[in-house]
Amino acid sequence: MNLDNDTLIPLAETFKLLGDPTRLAILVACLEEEKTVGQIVLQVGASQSLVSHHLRLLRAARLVKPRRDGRQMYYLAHDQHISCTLKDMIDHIQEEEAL
Amino acid sequence: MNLDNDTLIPLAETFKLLGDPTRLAILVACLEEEKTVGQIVLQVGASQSLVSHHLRLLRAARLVKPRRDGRQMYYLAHDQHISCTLKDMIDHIQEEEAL
DNA sequence: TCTATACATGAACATATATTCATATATTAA
DNA sequence: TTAATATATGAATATATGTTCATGTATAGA
Repeated sequence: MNLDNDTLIPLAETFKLLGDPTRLAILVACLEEEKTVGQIVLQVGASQSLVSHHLRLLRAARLVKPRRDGRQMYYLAHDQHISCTLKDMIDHIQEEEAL
Repeated sequence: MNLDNDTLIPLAETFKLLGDPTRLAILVACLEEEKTVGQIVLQVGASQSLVSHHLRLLRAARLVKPRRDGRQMYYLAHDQHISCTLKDMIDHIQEEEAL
């Protein structure tokens, strides 16, 4: 695998977004089903403000897709590569833990 | 997918390591074949000191495996989940770019 | 032993980042 | 319109992080 900077830099930026535990938890929360901000706040246990800030970054990177319904905003993880990426990395971690 | 903190936190830490472009380039450099620190320095275009600092972090997370041969240290990316993770994420980025 | 080469490490620093607090905006109900 | 609810945003801040510079350690050769 040989990556030029036009691939490497956005790749690193995307990984960086997954590199914060709160933000990663938010992404995982809306991985399989659409969740409102309020639901995410409850599930993740972070403040509403913090969740919104993180959602903004995830939205900007198109890692989640927003949908408005009345006063509520629903968020869903954007495509299936994300869950594949997570699964691969979880496999890696579990292999390391087994040692 | 439902992750407890014992999985989520190491997962985020690992992603964080891939989240710096220099460090990611270092990992990619030794993804398919063992490379000496000097070779990585040349390929990545960062200082020797910086490369060693990053390699230390990658080693601590067992993302690379070191081997000494005389004065040289060879590094190799540790297992195949890493390249799968990279490929998945590259696919994600390329889909986004296509929009 | 002395020198040179390859790599590692500690301190220092500038910048980036996560979080909080206060406040703003949008939508619904009264 | 007014009040209430759901979410977003800007400023401020404490901490984390990437990078450099100087120096240390390990190995090989003379």
